[in-house]
Amino acid sequence: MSNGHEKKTRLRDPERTRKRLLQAAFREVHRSGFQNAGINTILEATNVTKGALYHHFDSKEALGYAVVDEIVTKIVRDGWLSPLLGSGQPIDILIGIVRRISVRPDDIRTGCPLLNLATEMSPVDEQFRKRLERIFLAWQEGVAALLRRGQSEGTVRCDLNPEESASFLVAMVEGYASLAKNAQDAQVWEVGIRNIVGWLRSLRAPRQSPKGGRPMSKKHVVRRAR
Amino acid sequence: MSNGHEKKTRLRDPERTRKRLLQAAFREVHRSGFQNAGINTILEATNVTKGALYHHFDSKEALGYAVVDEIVTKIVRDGWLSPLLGSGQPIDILIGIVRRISVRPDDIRTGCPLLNLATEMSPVDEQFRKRLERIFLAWQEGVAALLRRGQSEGTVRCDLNPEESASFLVAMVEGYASLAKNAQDAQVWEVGIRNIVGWLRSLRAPRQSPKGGRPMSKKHVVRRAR
DNA sequence: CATTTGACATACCGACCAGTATGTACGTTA
DNA sequence: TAACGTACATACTGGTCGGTATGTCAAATG
Repeated sequence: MSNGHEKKTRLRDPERTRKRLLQAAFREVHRSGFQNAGINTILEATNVTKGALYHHFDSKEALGYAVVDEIVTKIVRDGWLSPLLGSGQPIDILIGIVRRISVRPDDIRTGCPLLNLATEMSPVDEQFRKRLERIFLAWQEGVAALLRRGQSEGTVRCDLNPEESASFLVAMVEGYASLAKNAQDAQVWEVGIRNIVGWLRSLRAPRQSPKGGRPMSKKHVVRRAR
Repeated sequence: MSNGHEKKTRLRDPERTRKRLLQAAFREVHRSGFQNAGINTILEATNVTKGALYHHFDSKEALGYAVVDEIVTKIVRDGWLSPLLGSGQPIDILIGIVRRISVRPDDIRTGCPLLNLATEMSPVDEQFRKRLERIFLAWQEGVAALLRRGQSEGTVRCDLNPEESASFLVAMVEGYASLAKNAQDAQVWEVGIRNIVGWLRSLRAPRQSPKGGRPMSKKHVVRRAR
């Protein structure tokens, strides 16, 4: 009579309730920051009661940690880590990813959730900090791995340090996102994208001219070592 | 009998009281963010009473605005705008400024006050946003003006857009500051500095070799226009 | 000297907030 | 069907918050 997943999922669907709470919590935290996020706001947005929320999460902190672990992590995975694994020339992949970052006014307005949380919580709550750091490191490592692949394939300059170039990229993306958020202006972001893309192009290995090209030695490329 | 500025400044020195409130408010806001900053914390830090505070400032917001206008503005002026006006080669000046940015653990930990406030308040309070934007724009314009000077003197590549290069620099500085703050690690910041300095060096005009140097055309330099 | 005004001090208020105590109803299991 | 644990719902608490009403006292002003 009752197959596993009926639409009787109206009442008593704990997994669904939990996910809805997480989503609403993410939105509220993204809007107001974690410390300023209101439990009641989340409850009103979901039509869930306080008892239900505290049944699923031990505390506001636990809810916040779950938002980082499950929602923010997924956003970075979908937006960066997964695309990084695609086939094609590494630099082209990176340019494609950067260009595909949302320019919707509301996303410009509220900014990068990872950066927002890190800015607010890293100095204050070590558990938050560690979780966010793991995401940042995974992001950088993913980019670095792709650059290394490009180096071994000969499409990326071999005189650069993949890890440092990766963090350079992350810093630029977050820096421009901050400027655009403050200006509340998508154009600021678009200018940033153009400059980031220009920098990414400079990472390409110089064309192997048949007669033996010169090394083009002096340009800025985040070199290896000190 | 009473020269203007005696040391009787113990009781009833409204200007001093005001400045002390502003300083304490800045510290508290820097630590906790504006919305989470506690009025009582500021009062305890200054041994000033609530009545005194609300005599000098109409509201918490007014206090916050004053902090931005008087303290944060001064920090950027002292750290960037004034040094930008010095004599010497523009790129050397910029490198000197960037290198002189604090690496004290506590400053890494709490991050850039301008960026913190912008991240927290820009989407939420237009008055805050505008004040912070003015500071960002003054910062960028100061750098751009210096780059233009360098171009006219021939020490800075003339094929770059000064405004875009300036915002590129600001974005990188703030981006790395964010990464270092999340990592709570001054080394992250120092690596960032090295890379920023490397990029700054790439903005120098190529040496005018006596026989007519080649233009070194392909490196990334935030070019003019689109 | 009398009065007023600026610079505080104290006590208090209502709103809001995270968290909890307690109750209830569904659904599975024995 | 009886019992029990999960999944909620409601009402409440203690504490903190920004803000205010009111009072005091010193110094300038007439």
